[in-house]
Amino acid sequence: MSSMAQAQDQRPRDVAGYKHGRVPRAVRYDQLLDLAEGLLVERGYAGFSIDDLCRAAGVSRPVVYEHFGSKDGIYLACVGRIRAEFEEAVLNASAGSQDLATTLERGADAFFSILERDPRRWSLVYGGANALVGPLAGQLADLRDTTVQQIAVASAPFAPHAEPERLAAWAHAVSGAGEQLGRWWLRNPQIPRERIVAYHRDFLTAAARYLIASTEAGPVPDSHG
Amino acid sequence: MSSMAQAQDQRPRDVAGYKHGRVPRAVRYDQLLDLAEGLLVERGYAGFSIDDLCRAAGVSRPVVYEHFGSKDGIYLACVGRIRAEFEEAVLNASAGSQDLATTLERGADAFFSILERDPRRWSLVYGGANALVGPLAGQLADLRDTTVQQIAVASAPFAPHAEPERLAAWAHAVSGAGEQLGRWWLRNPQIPRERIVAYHRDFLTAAARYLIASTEAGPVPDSHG
DNA sequence: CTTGACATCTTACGCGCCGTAGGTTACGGT
DNA sequence: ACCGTAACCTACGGCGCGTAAGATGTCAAG
Repeated sequence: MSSMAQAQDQRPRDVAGYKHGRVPRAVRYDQLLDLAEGLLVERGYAGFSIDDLCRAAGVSRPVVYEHFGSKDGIYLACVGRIRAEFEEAVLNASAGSQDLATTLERGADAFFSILERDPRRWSLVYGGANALVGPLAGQLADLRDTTVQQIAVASAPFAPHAEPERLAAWAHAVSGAGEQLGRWWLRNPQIPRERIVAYHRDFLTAAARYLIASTEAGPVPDSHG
Repeated sequence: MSSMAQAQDQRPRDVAGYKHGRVPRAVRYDQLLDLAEGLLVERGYAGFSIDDLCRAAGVSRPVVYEHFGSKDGIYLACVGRIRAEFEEAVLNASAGSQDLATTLERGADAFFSILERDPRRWSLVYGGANALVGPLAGQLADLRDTTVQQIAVASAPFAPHAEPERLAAWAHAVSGAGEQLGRWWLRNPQIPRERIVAYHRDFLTAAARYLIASTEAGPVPDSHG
């Protein structure tokens, strides 16, 4: 939870229930994470400064570094938490479905509902590959791969004969299509959610039919005979 | 062209054919763009500094600002040029195809060939949504939309009855799937290109069948009856 | 050749922000 | 009352962005 970090109060303030600025480690961590998320969502990675976070929390710089190590550390923590909550919601929605199409449709519906409810928050995860190089890039990619892996796991029971690699490719394509559709929707919010979901569902339904059919029919069809 | 900017020479150097540091505007622009691309590809947006660029070009800071206005300006110029070259290659490869499946397959083959030939260069475009907010985010999204638009235009003749919005959704999904597949491949280069292309082709072929069928059959199928 | 306008480039600065070294203050057990 | 430790702070070095103000080469006209 804790999705509604506002972070607009610039004056230092005490955390609920603690007299002076002094607060237990875990509590401070949560407070900082909430505030950081709010600032990041509002201003983006580049516009986010640790000094702002400190001012919002009423705390000095070393405190933040003691908890997160670096600016990238804060960013990763925020993205990781958001992604985890998102994955949980989507998986819960699609769990227990009887076929692949239903699994995908329920997952997609949950996905776009989240997007609609809290667009900017999710766009923080979306923006994703912030650093093209360096440690951050790899860690963000790891987070993304975790999500994709969940899609593969959820789909696997319905395509029991698919080789792992093909299944992975499938999951990546599904996730990529969904993300891009989501990005497009964020820039064109006048489109009602039902239509977006329908486009997505139709697209995936066709693709799903392919996944199952091709793996029943035989091994990898390859491109040069 | 001009994809091989090395930018490893740290000492100031004269541009070919000009005695002193003094060089015509257009020439300087090209030199800076080439060097900047090399540095960006090598170090990523965050690790790229204008001072480094100046050192590499043997020029002082205001020169760069006179040409590009800001660090984001340089970044946008590089990404824009790469994307334009990429689009041209893909469109050329797929032009003149007789059906949608062939169009997509040829385009995809060109896409992944480029990816294979110059992974890091393309990953600069890929990384894309660097800023989640602010002007840069919008301009990068515009560049991306241009690419997607080209997919839509190339696909349109083969689905003449598709409403524009459905076609747009289709194009975004196609592009998203391709990008994500590409990202996955970059992290798993041991997979041979033929297999990636085959996965992608199969995925899109199924989806293409859907696009055509659904638009021949009638209007938007929607999700709640 | 001189003069003046223009294009190209430079030195030098202010500012914001990251990350850290070293010191200070509350808390909790004995 | 006393000491260890957990939580916190002041103060700094350094880098990198963007700009103001000035210097220097180029070229055309008188």
